[in-house]
Amino acid sequence: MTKTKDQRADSVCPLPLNQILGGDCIQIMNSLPAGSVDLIFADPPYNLQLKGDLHRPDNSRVDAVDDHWDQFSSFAVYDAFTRDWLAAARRLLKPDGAIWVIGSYHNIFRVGAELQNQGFWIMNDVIWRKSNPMPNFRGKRLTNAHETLIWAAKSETSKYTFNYEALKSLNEGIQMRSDWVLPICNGGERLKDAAGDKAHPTQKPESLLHRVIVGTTSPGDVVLDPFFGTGTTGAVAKMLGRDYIGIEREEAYREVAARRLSRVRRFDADAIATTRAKRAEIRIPFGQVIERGMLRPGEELFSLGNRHKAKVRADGSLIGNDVKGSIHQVGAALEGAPSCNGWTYWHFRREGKMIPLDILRQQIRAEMEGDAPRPN
Amino acid sequence: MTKTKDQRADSVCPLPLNQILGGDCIQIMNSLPAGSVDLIFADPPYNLQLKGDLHRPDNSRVDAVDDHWDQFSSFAVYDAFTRDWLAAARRLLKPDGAIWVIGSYHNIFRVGAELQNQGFWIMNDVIWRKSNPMPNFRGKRLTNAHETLIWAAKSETSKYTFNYEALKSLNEGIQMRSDWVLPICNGGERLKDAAGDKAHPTQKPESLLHRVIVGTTSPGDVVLDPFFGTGTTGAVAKMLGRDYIGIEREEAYREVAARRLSRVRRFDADAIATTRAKRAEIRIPFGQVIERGMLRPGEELFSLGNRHKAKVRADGSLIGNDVKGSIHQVGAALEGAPSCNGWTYWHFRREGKMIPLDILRQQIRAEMEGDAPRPN
DNA sequence: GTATGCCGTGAATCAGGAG
DNA sequence: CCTCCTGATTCACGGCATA
Repeated sequence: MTKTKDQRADSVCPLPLNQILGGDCIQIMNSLPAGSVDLIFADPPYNLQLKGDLHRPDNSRVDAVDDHWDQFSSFAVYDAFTRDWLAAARRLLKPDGAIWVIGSYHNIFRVGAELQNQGFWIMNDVIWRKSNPMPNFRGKRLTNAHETLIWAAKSETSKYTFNYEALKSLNEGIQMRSDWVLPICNGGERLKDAAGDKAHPTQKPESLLHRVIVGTTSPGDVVLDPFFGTGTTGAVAKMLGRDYIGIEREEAYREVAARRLSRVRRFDADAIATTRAKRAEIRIPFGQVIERGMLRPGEELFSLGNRHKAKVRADGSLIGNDVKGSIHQVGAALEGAPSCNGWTYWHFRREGKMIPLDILRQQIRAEMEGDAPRPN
Repeated sequence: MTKTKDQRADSVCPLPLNQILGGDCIQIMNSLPAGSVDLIFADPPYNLQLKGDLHRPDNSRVDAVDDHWDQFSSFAVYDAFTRDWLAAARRLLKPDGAIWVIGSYHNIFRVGAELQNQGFWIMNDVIWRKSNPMPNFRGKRLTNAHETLIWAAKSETSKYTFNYEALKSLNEGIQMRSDWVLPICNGGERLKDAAGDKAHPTQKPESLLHRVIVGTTSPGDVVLDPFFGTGTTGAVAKMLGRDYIGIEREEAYREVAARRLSRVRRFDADAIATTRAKRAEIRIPFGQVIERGMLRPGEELFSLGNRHKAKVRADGSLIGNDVKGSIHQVGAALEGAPSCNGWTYWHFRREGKMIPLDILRQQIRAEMEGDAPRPN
């Protein structure tokens, strides 16, 4: 499903939209037309430098990231690799394009410095605070409970895309901060291979990509991921009506990603459009319900008493009877009331039963109890 | 109050403990004896565009940054500055010493990369998540709601100090994570100048230093801060019974810090003492249990879960199911595990009840403490 | 069905002393 | 430097079996 609007006359060859390309990402990026991509999301090897085995206190062995693609012989080799793939990525970006890179303390400082050296302009560093990280089993360090993302425009003068209101709406009316609390990818979202083991050691959660793509792209944009893995970037891009290009060296990952993408459905246009939303007071943002996939964009909500309906949108706002806004605003408008607690007012349908949103909020609160109330 | 234990015979000059030194931190650090400091906490200038007072190695002043070439050249100057002060800091550290550096996305990637280049070994990067950050007024970026700290040992082989139990206790019994939620410094803690304005633009909260110093130093350690500012590092070090050395170029800040430190009182020893890790306790060989007659040769031991049995021998070894060896080796062999703590694994029977061996070890330890109490 | 509990597992630079 | 040996150490969540 290649889109004609992206096949510009000045392109050497058309962009291979919504495809997964096999091979070395530097070579492939250099073969694509310059200045043709809106956003790059990159999850490069972290260069973990693990030594021996690690066992949990119950003597079970930790299944570590020991794959060959994460092995580098020195910082110099890793730096050269970083320099090359970032230069290729920068060439591909449109002048107003931007890049996201995710990493840990093993590699992120080297990536960040090289981004600056090449003239990228850092907008924010963003902390993914994991609600359920793996503990430090030996008690020798702090629990490594976060990863770092860098969001950078192609240059200081780029007119980068930033959907301030959409992110604010996802955060229920409060400005989105630079620290994002999201669970790691497990459960049904975690892809398995034929043997039932994890298909990829470092699959990222869709909620993370949801926030990145909603916040820094527009519908129809081209999003490229040079380290595609199991295709989370492509899956979320497709759901949100963006075009993707995936590059992945390992055939096994490409196959998993292709199967995954064939099952992904685009949300409808109403759900994808982002809007303005105003301030709300409640602590748990309704947007998290969307990002975590507890409700899908486009799903219908029903009012208390079943007199009204509304549709969920990708940025965590509702649209119902020509009224747009937060779950509280739309509820209040439809009831002609000065205010409304959307959490108890709105219900969703599961197996024929109507369930109030507040159930979902309670679930999120239970998950987050490890974070917020503690004097951490 | 200079402590004699730190005045080693091989020192060129004694350490100026609990003083604030005026001048350039690189020169001053290079004048102090090498290998004499336990911990360095550094809050370097974040970004040369804002400071404008950075100089090239030849002492020429760096002009304002407005194009890509100057931007790159200013990064080079900042990198040279970082290289120099980190090298001076590294020379000062004891072999088992460590460093903390705090920064933002403007500078932290360059600092982190240089730390790795110089052979420091990163233990964790830590996110200070501000519970009350300044909003992004223009709505052009995410609210910059965090700062990044890097905790690194002097080298990969350093036996760094990490008070795991103390931090776990601070966190209500759950191991401390790498993301710390702490409010910014304001209210009564925020120091004011004579005009009533804030005395320093980036005063750090004492809560942050409290966690750093409790977690990665011992009482009596020497903590050096080469960018002392208003002396938060010194104030918390003094409260917690550590010695400090402050270096600060600006006289106005030195005066504020000196006044502040004169008012700080040390907590009493009981308050400063923290939970000791089990591995810091003296080692008791299992043979002592036999020698003291607490168990008799030939007595039977039972595994956790009662699935296995073994018999005690006169030399303090066990024999069970044709396996001979220490309490740990036999336990590991019977469980098919890579390792096993025999003290908690094996139980003996008294009056029908199963009692773990560890009870006997605790008795021996209690008796020995009357003889040779260990300093905490 | 519901409540309870056990088991598995996640990007991890995860030991230290004696001989 | 090496080897050997002791023995300390985990949080959140999903899935499944049991009661």
